[in-house]
Amino acid sequence: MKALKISEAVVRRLPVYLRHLLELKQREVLTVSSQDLGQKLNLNPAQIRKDLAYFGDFGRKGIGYDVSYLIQQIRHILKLDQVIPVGLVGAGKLGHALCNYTVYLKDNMKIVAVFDAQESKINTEINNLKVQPMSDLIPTVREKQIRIGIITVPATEAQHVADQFVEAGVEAILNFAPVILRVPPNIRVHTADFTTDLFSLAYYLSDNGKEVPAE
Amino acid sequence: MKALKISEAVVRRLPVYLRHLLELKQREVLTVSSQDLGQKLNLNPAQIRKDLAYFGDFGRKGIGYDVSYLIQQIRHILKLDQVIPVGLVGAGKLGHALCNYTVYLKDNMKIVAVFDAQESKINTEINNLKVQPMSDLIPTVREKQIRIGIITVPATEAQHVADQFVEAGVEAILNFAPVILRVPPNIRVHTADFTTDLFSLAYYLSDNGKEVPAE
DNA sequence: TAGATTGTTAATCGATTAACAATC
DNA sequence: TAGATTGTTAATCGATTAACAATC
Repeated sequence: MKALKISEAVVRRLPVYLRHLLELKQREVLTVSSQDLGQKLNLNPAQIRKDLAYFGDFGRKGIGYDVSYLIQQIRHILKLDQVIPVGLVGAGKLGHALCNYTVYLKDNMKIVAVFDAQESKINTEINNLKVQPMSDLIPTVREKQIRIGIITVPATEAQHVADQFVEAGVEAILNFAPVILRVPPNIRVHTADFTTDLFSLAYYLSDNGKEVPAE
Repeated sequence: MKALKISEAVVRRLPVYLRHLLELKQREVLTVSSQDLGQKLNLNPAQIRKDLAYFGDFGRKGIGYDVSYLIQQIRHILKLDQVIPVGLVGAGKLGHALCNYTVYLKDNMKIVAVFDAQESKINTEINNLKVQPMSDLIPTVREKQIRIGIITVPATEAQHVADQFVEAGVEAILNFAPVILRVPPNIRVHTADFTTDLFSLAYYLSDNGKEVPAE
């Protein structure tokens, strides 16, 4: 239990641990070693032990980690032992898809409001939520105490939406638009940009694909 | 032009550079310095110069980088100077959303086939493509020379789909399911798992949120 | 020429991994 | 007790940044 600064790499692995632990729990596995976890998650066991040890002594020498206890601890570390209200802007296909995931996120995060700029989308229903106009954003974020904003609008709109989220007082933003957002330093932004993933994949393709016909 | 191994971190920045360069080009900016780029992308200029220098001497001292030329070079490095055929499994909301992005990816990647296991989805149209049954996957991947597979199915199905993609001969997989896939070492997998992004964001929320009422 | 900016080397910083005493 | 596995220190590895000669 030190007061070290935890690197982002560590923080990003915690949800991966959590997810696998939940699966183990469902399979009624009671205990797991860093060895086992590493095997499943393609990670070095020492790294897993070190990651967890930043936050406490969760394991037992000679035994491993109690699955339920570790779940509880990671939930606490990630602040997922409370339900976090989330807002989403952009009621397109992607926004829709994310709303459906709410089921999966259940006890951890809940999308409590959806906004869109397009007239035609407003008042349509997504997952029991009425899509609201952009003018509702700031008051609704405040009223519903929304802490995380999700942006699934076109790249050209994303900065504007981010500005409004910031003004309304969200603490963090998950941005799906392929754009680097400018926000104050106290706001955390993660970018979930699948074009980056996809384009970087191309780099690893073999060279001898169907070449451009030799000119 | 060395034969060094390029780290994944470098490769992942290339699409980010490319994207911003395309925007500059559209704004008819002719030349850009590592300084400018760094500012816009929140990166250290030295890092940008180093990244690019792995692949060649693209800049001019005292001037910077020619926007069009650098675009062309990065495209080549990423193998995006050819159209790469992509297949997608999972015609849900997320799959739909990705298909629509094809417009954005235009000259680089093209989703040429969509598959789904659900009877009701088959033969529906997405972006001018008829959704095909899973039994078509292997023959179609081969026939259309699909090189990258995208997986947007539930976590429980993802490994099975990956296995089929691998058997059919794709070289890389972009996986949206929250699961670690097992594939042979010659297949590249990127995981675009937004639950990880979202959960790790929660870590950075302030502690003084609406606490669980003190027991 | 003077100012700007690259490509690259050297210095720094940080993250991963190996190793092992402690102990269940 | 013997075997297993943690938590942690030390060693390694790799990535980022600073600095600067070269040069447009």
